[in-house]
Amino acid sequence: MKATPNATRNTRQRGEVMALLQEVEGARSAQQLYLLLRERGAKVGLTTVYRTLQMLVDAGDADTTRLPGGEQLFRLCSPTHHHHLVCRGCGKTVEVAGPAVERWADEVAADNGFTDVGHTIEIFGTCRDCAAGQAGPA
Amino acid sequence: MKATPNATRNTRQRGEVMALLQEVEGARSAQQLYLLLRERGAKVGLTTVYRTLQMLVDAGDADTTRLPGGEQLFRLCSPTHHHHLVCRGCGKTVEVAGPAVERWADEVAADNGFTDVGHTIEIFGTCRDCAAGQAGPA
DNA sequence: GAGCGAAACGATAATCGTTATCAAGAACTA
DNA sequence: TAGTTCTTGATAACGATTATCGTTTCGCTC
Repeated sequence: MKATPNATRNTRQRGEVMALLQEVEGARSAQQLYLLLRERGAKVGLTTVYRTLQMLVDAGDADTTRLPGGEQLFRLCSPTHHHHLVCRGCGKTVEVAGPAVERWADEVAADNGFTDVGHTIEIFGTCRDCAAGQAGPA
Repeated sequence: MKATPNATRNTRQRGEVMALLQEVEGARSAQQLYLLLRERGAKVGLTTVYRTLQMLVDAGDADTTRLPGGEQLFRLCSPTHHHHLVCRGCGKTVEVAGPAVERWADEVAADNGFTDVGHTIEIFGTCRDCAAGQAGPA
């Protein structure tokens, strides 16, 4: 055989997406990331942005939230289980852990005869900066 | 003036949607409800289904969840604050209250300087029935 | 380096859920 | 019954995401 099958390759495009994700703090939509990449001159197709993001999510290096409108947001994050506190104004995200909440969710589910339990917890609010200067900082 | 302005009318279509929502227990998507209505011979347009559902949500008589895929589910529910335990198989929904969780969410947000706090909590699992008869009952 | 097979790219089209449009119809009240 | 005004609903528009598929690129070996 001439090439290693089943490997994951290092491409320029993936690098660009990763780099951008590390720079922006907070959650961004795929479309936003795509535009940001174009602005900075990185030539990456929209398809590739989606593919890369999905890849990161599958690998556990990123996770997603859904805006009320249904749009999907992505962010890099630690691989351990946690939840997010998200600013409505600027999208700033704080990772929070809540062992008590995890237990509560599992108990409630068990009490009702549910198995194979998972949960989604998101906290939304306005961060100090946005509350102060009514305009959402970048 | 000949008619009372700003009133909300009782139409056949709204009645059909309401009736269906009361019959099915569990969350359904607008598209599902639309199909169910057609099956039972109720002539209601898709637009009207969406409109009626949105109306119910605004009035606090129904609320919504979003599936991982982004599709929006609707269900009638009590107007007090609560969360949901949803079966992945059949959509059965149990309303659960968790004062402790509410407090936790508010505290976490406050600790991080967030104000105007809200949260989203959904628990997913497989209900006893679905776990037993591997096929999701209606 | 040249060659090669597999993986990745990306422009475009397709999909899917949802929302807007707007003329025709129905529910109220006087 | 007449007159409004709200509703309806077929259709088009929309926005995000996914599939298609020919082309490009990577990583490797010779």
